[in-house]
Amino acid sequence: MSFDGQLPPKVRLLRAAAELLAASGGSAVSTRQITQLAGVTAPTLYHHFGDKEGLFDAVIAAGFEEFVADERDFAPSGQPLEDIRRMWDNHVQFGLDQPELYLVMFGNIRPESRPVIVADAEALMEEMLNKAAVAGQLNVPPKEAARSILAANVGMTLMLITEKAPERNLELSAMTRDAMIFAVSTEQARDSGPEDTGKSSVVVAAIALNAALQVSNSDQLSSSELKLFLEWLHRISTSSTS
Amino acid sequence: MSFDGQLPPKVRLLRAAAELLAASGGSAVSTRQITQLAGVTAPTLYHHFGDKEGLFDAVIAAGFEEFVADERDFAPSGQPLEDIRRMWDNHVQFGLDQPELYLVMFGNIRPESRPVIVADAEALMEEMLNKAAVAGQLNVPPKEAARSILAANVGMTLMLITEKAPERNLELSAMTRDAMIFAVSTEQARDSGPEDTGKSSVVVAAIALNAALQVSNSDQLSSSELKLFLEWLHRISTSSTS
DNA sequence: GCACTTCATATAGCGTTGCTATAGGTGCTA
DNA sequence: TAGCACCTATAGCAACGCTATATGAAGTGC
Repeated sequence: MSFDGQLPPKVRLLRAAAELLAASGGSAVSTRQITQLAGVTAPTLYHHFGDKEGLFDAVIAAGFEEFVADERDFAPSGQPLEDIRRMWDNHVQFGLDQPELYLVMFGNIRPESRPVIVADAEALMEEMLNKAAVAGQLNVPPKEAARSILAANVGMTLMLITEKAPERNLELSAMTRDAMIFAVSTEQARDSGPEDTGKSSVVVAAIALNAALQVSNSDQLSSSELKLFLEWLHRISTSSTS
Repeated sequence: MSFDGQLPPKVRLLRAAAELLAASGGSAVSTRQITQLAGVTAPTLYHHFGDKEGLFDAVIAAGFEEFVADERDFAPSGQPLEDIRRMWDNHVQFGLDQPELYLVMFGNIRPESRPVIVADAEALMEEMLNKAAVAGQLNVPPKEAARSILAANVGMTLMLITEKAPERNLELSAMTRDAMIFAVSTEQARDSGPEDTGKSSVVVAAIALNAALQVSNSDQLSSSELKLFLEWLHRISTSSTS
């Protein structure tokens, strides 16, 4: 079996890499395997992708498109926090459906260097959290909320991947998910009764204003003024009053 | 610089591996580098440790001893949940202090295979959560609580490692930590006022009894009876009433 | 004191890895 | 037809994890 024939070598390489990666079971995939399956010799790979990591990045980019498509698949429910909930579940499901690809995307950690893909996923979640912040439902700036939730989301997904498929307990994921969302949301967004979370209303209002400015692109202030203003706003948002 | 001289080759190999690992900055460390620094040839490594992974496992085991020592360093405060809080912070600090070692320990994920080290860390946390469960402070069986908290703990630590040191925001870790602990704890253990979490008192009592049996080793029941009894108890504990 | 076993280390090299210096073929534009 | 990019192949390098084999050292039984 190979991809010889009709398709251009670049596409054949991408497909071969994706296929071998999916079948690898987590072990390494060699460039020779890939080029052989693609019906191509080594220099072709390096001409198109620079190096092995470049090829994998390209595969990841395709995988991320799929990932984003999954995340955007559902129409916004009008309840941003409910959307975040589904986003979490989609994330976990993507990891369990394609563990090898997921591990290449989120499992290749190196100190002090964040893969582009992670930043993208974070931006995606932050974007959604911004809507919640505009609605005054967020206790924490969207950026910080996104980072925390995503960290827990990745951690939970990695843990579930290490478990044998029949033993995976998705209720743990649901519990962690709800705990994280609960933690970043204001009382008015919560199902249960009111409760003092230690955040003053000024902080919540500052967060909402900040988020609203991010989406509306107001031109009342000059760019330099706006920059400083946002900086102050962020300082207020992150001041803990507890 | 090398470890030639007095110490036995096995120790020299361990030290050389640990040192190179710490200085690697996350990139791969070759057996040739290790053996050269240890002043030893290749077969010596394979005689003592079987293969490269065996050597790394040995390094990890030493690292884990240090890790456990850190975790046990503080005397139990009598408030198990407070101890969990400190355990979380120790975990994060260990990861940030020794990122390369931490990544070898917790970052080498493979589908459907959990490293021994992770199971050990989980057992350590479960052991501490058992105390909370005995005190009726747990909303969830200790095993499940430990798994969730540890997953979030690892996820958060990995995320912090990818950030550049000056930008690391430990408040995110604290927030996530408290969110997870809050989620698994019963209302009576919480600082803020009472709140219905949807868990009936029978579930909480079952969890407490289960945990108490784990530590006390009661001999009122035969082992076969106990096994069945515990199974039922666990079934009650995990029945969600929300 | 001497053969014998056992453990520990060295010499040398196998097969595979990621990657590349160099050259040749192909198709388009002038 | 000439020239010029673009793309691909031949062949091979250095580094990798690992091992078949041999040699030395240390203990043991007679």
